[in-house]
Amino acid sequence: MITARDVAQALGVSVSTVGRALANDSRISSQTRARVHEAASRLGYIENAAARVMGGARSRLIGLMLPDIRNDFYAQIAEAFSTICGLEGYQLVFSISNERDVELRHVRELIGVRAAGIVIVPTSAPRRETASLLRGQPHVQLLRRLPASTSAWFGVNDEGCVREATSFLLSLGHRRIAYIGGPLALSTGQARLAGFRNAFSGKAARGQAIEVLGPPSVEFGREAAHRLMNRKTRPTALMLGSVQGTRGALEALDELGIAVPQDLSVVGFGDASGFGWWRSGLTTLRFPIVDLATSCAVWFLNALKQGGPIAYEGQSTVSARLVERGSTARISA
Amino acid sequence: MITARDVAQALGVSVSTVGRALANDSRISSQTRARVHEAASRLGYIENAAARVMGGARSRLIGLMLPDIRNDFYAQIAEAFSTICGLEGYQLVFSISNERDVELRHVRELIGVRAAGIVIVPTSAPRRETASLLRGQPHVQLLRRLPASTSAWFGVNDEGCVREATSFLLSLGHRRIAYIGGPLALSTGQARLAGFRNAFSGKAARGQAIEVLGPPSVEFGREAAHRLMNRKTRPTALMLGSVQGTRGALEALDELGIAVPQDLSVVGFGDASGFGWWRSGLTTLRFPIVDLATSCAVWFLNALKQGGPIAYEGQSTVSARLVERGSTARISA
DNA sequence: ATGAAAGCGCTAACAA
DNA sequence: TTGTTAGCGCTTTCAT
Repeated sequence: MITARDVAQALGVSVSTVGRALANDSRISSQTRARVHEAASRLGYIENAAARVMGGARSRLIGLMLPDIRNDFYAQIAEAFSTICGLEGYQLVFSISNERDVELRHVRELIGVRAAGIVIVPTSAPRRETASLLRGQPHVQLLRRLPASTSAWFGVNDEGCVREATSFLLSLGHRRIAYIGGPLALSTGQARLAGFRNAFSGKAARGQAIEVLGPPSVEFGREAAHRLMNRKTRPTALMLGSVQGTRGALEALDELGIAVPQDLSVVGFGDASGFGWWRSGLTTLRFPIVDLATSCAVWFLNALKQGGPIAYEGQSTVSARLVERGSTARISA
Repeated sequence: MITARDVAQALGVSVSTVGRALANDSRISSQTRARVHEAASRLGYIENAAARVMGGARSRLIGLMLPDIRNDFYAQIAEAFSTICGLEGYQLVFSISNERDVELRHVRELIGVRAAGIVIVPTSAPRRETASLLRGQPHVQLLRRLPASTSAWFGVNDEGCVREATSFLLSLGHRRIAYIGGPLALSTGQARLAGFRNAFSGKAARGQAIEVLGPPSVEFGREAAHRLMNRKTRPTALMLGSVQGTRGALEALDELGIAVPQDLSVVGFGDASGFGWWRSGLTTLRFPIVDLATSCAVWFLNALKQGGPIAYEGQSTVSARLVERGSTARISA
């Protein structure tokens, strides 16, 4: 492995000159700087990140903690961060943390590699230590937000989006509307449920709201939909409150052979690829996740470069667009 | 930040005792070891990975270089590696390298952080330097394989799978079959095309093979399908040779309003979520990607732990299963 | 504009 | 069984 010392010796200069030249320090003459760069690339010098950190420099690692990478929501986030981090010379340390002990371990490991910052979609109930460790690190929360946390957060307007989508169903004449959403332990679960409820209370339109909450998983969505459609009085419309839950619910509706939208109108959550192919197309909430993640990444890396403590008031939300397709219709008399 | 020295001082022992105790070195008495562990966790000690590496230990970072994370193929791989690496105490440094210069930069950066190993799905034509750098690193190739490379490789039986799927179409009576696949610059593109061709040469069944090759992207798949269906004599069946190309082709068929399987039988590549929802369901090749990635990860981490140079003969393939759904039918007279 | 030298926190060789 | 010590390759004062 070629070190800065090798480059220095090859040029008959000191290591500090090499270090400074490579960092484009203004104190080095442009002549020397050029010679150093040339020699470094000729010799195949690759900077040792560990030594850099040991020397006191900030690491160029950014921790990215997501609950699931096969969920298109999170895949989009990973892609956006990868792009921006690559542009800015940062590397992503990626982990899937869907369980609080795993989450804690990963936060510890990120601190261990002296990550410059951590981007996290928290689990539903992180360990106390996780929160306290995080407090000592530059970090930003994505989508979900810890209740007690005052740190920066980028997410979607969960309440407003679900409220609008539910209002849309109400405006189609539906009164018995079911909602399958995430647990209250998740900030998103809470906000989305609130949106669902607020849609009812807002209008003159009275209606019967049926709520089923549980983990945002395919399996739970499937079970919940089965349960709902086995009630003596079925709902006439179904509002979904999670991407994976939507997948599961669609599976269930297929299994049960429910006619959509004749017997049930359905509004999905998120516009994962394939949702448009379901039956005559799934009406759904489409979120500009890439935009969200990109602005989060740009903001965060910029805050990191400022060096100081990151502004903890940072907070930003985006809203969804309701994509109307064949799974919703005016209620049949 | 609490260091090993702090722990040592708190206990009145030396740093090396702490280091050894934490590494569960057999030379340390179990008494001391317990005390050290207790003190470390009490003080909130977190090992400094940079210092560890500087001291000569191997890093616990594994580079994972994928061309795309929104493609379910790669998302499955990322998930599998994340799981296994987490279990083994490794951290994943993730990057999206779909362009050879980006790829080279990422390999350099991985060497910079002294990654213990690199898992890579190479671009179609990596820079010479990329290959030469890789040669000096423990690494394994996934899915795609560099022509000149003799390193370990885990992939799918591309030739066989496409051959079988094509044979299936032939057995349904189709004779004019089109294939949309990846470029020859990709080892996978080459193997899959070979499979397509071999299906024809194998049987008595003569047929007209129409081949369209290009980047494995949604856009190309879409264009290629449009082009194919605008020919004066349309094919009666379509075989896809990439996941993203499949997506694009399905879009095109929707845009053109082609009746499937009445006017065209279609076999997709990969069983991405949603493929089953397309029309009456897409007949497709389903690959056990999670199995592939998991065995690759287990093998690789194990090879790394052996310490020595990894066995460069390692090579392993899995085969797809043809999932028959509504998009394929016996040719109509 | 450049050099010399002191760490950073750990590992490992060598002592005891 | 434990302690001492010499690096690892950088960054960063402090000299020059």
